[in-house]
Formats: sequence, structure tokens, C-alpha cells
Amino acid sequence: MSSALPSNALPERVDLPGRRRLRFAPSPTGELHIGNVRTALLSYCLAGEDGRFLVRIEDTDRERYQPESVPGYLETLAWLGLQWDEGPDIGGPCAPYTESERLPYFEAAVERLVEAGAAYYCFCTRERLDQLRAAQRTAGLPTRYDGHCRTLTAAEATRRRELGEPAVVRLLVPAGETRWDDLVLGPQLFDNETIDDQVLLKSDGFPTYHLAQVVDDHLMGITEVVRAVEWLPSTPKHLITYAALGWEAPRFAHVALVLGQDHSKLSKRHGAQTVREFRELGYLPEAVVNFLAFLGWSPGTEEEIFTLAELRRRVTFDRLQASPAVLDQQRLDYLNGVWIRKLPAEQLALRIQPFLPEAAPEQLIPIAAMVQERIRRLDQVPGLLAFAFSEPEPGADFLRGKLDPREAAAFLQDIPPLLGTAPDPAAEMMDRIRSLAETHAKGDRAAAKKYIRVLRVATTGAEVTPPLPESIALIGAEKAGRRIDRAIRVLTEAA
RNA sequence: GCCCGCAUCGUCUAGCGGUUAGGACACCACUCUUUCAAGGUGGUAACCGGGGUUCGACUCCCCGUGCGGGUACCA
Repeated sequence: MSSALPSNALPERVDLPGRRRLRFAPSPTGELHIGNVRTALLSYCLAGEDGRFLVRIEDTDRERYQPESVPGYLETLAWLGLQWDEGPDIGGPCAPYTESERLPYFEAAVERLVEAGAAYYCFCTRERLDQLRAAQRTAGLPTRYDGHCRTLTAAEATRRRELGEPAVVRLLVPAGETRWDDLVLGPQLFDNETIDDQVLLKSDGFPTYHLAQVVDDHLMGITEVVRAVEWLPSTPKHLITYAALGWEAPRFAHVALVLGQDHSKLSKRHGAQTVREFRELGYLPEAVVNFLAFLGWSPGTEEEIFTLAELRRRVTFDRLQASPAVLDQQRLDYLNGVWIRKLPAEQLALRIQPFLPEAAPEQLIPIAAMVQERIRRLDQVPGLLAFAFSEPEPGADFLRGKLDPREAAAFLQDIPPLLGTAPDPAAEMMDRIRSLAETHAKGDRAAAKKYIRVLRVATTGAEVTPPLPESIALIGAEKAGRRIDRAIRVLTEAA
């Protein structure tokens, strides 16, 4: 509770920048999930170019709190390009942006609610609550607090608190019904009978997110709250709290969940799920953003490749989808390939570097050029280029393929003179190799391919590689020559 | 149990009463080609079921079913 904020003061909300103000309020309990990031992306986009996107840290659960996850969250958002206008690191007109530093606001709000009779102290024990719920369940009733402490007098509550009895503060849900027009789901109606007297302030003095979200969203001037449907049932509680505090509620947009391939909620067994994992697999932020945007949104046209900036201009509430989406990694792979091919070679080289630390700096741009249209993920680069960074030793049978070993060796004998002629354009080198192969194949073009294959295997040890001239250039003419010599030796011995 | 949400090809989606139900991924052919890719061409593939409403339902309403979420002093 170390805070510079004045105690028990609930400030008036001031004029805040931005036509729209949307926030992303993650709870620091580990790593950002792909689903979390999608709502962050949506919020960022929906704020629009003339709006503000803020990040707030919802660290009200002291048991699950992992302080070291905050820098990771910010780094992830930055990696994706979701630049925030206000946040815990950069501050802003509503600082602080970390809820644990805003306790006085929540205390003040609670005081106001209790005084207004909209909330009350509750001393019920865990055991009593458990029994209550079990009984309600067997009776076929909604499980909810029975209002046992609702009738406590203020004096009684104060006395028990002063005696040190643990207490929480609960929202007093009035009779009636609660409705709102959801920006994604349309008109919503909840019978207040089914809404629980939610705990707003825990016995440790921290607010639950129900209180924290309401107070902070109001104080921070949030205009639209974008969150996953898992929050839908708690929205009435929030609306009741806003009303009790005399505040106008923001508009709500509940977006559908992202599901795993088996249609269940995304979890560990679905493979990659945190943004860090996708990043380590070699996905580009451009592709992740593009992909995520289409989980629950579409432009209504047949366009499908969008930059983040374009998305920010195009994404609107009325085109958000209400049905859940299954994460299809094959489609992500495809989009990633598209984005890899869009990158200038120098840019791609920079992105490849971490995946290929053994490459010399001057090799990276040629490498980028030769892998650009053959990879869908950056982590495929080392495999594709293994021949350049290790010494392959193909055996005679593999080398000769369907050729007579003597004929294969004879063809390879004629290659070295072609290698020294660099810096030839790749196309010219390939022309010479091809015509040489055709000569050995006596004009049979199909047979010529078998000779070219021998050269490929001899120099790279693999049947599938990037184009030969580029591959040989990467290996280096000298080293390629040695590999050819070795292959000739192996083939001759086998003959 | 109780409350709530969703429902078009395998997947992401377009559609907002009258369409040969469109696109993309994946898949299959063919093509291009030094291998692999990338590219090009073509193809297979969908309105969950039943009732209404309507001259006419993928589109609107109801029921069912399925899937999902919530039901905490977690978010």
C-alpha cells in the first residue's frame, strides 16, 4: 500500500486525450497467450488512428502475481507493433497504470458504495459458503451468495472489523434485471436473481478485478471495453457497480474465444500458444498480426493481406464475429510465407540472423535471397542450409542415383573449371552446368537431370537444396571443388 | 445442476429473404522448372436437425441438438 495517492480520494475524471480510449489489462501471471494478444490487437485497432490505446497491469491477485512477467508482456506487445499511448512504463495522464499502486482509489470507491448501501461487509467463512453452494446445487438453484450478511448494521460490521474479524465487501445486487447492448453480441438481458453478490474487496485489502476494472476503466476514461466472452456473465455485475457509483459505463464488446484444433479452449496440449513460442518458431509479427485479425474479424471483401496500420484503419466493431474460431496453424504458416516473401532481402536477413548464428554477416543477404521463397518459417533456414555449415559425406550409392558411377564421376570431372569463373550470374553458371549435363546425357534432357542431381548431391549431400549456383556460391568455389573431388573418388572406388 | 453465448466447405470466412452459396488455407490434378519451393490453371468440399413466418428461407422466430463460456476472497 505504498502509494503517493491521497487516501480515500476518488478524483473526478478529467478530460483525456483520444476520441476513443481502449485498454489492454493483462494480469501478470506468466506469459501472453495468443488469445490475450488477439484482444489486445483488436483493442489497438479499434481505438483507431485518432484514439488512444493503453496498457494497464491488473495485478490484484497476489497469489498468482509474477512481477517478472510485466516486462515480457510489454516486450511482446512491442514486438507485435501494438504501440501503447499510456502504460506502466511510459506513464500518462491517468498514472499509475498498475492497479496495485491504485489501492486508495478502490478503497474510496468501496467506502462510497458501502455508504450508499450498494455494498456491504461480509464475514461469512469459506466453509459456510462452500456448504451453501453445495446445497443450492443439489436443489437445482443458481449457486450464489444468500445475502446472509446483507442485514448487518453498520455499527455491527464496524465492531466486528475492529475486533479483527476477516471481512470482504460484497456488491449488493438489487432486484430487477440488467441489460445492455453488446457491440458484438447485441442486446443482452440478465435477471438479477441469477447474479451473485460479487466480492469487490478481498479480505487482504485488494480489490477483485470486478471492482478494479470498473474503477480504473472509469478513471481512465475507457470508452469501449473489448474482452473475450468468458467475461460476459460478469458484465451485469460491472454495470450494477457503475450505476451504484453514479458513473456512465463504457460500451462492451465481447469477442469469441480462440479454440484449439479439437475445438476446446486453447491450452498447453495444443502446442504453441504463447506469443514467445510462435516467435521462436520463426513467425513474423506481421504474419501473427495479420492472422490474428482474421480470427473474429474480416473486411467483408476478398482482401486478406493486411499490415497493422491498415488493420487499424479498417477494423470496426460492426464487423467483429460472434462465433469462436479455431486456430489453424497451416494458415498461419501460409501467411507467414507471404510475409517472408514481402520482406526486402536486407530485412529478411536481419530476421534470419538469430536463427542462423553460424552465418557470417556478409552471408546473410545472399542467404535471405535464396531461402526467401522456400520457407514458411524462419526456423526452417538452418535445415535448408545445413550443407553450408557442416561437411556432408554422401556415399557412392546415394551419389550415383540411377547413373553408372563411372559416368557420374566423368561428369563431375568436367565441373571444376565452371566453378572458378565466378562472379558469374547464377543463370549463366546454371546454363553451363545444364549444357554440360546434356552433353554427358547425349542430348537426353531427362537424363541430364540425373547428372545435375549428382552434382547437387556431391556438393551439398542432399537431393533438395536451394538452386545450385547459389548453393555453390554459399559453400564457396574452393570448398565445393574439394567436395566434388571427394565425390569423384568415392564413385571411382565404387565402380 | 443453474445462467449465458455460438452454429456456412476439414479450417478462417463472405453472405445481412430471391446467389450456379463467393474467397482463402489445406488437399488433389495439371503447368512452369536444375531439386525443393514460389507462381499459374483447374478440381473435390459447406448452410446441424425439426417446426413455424413468408409467394420465397443459409438469412427472421421457436424448440431441439452440438460446441463453448461462467458459476471463486483467479483474472
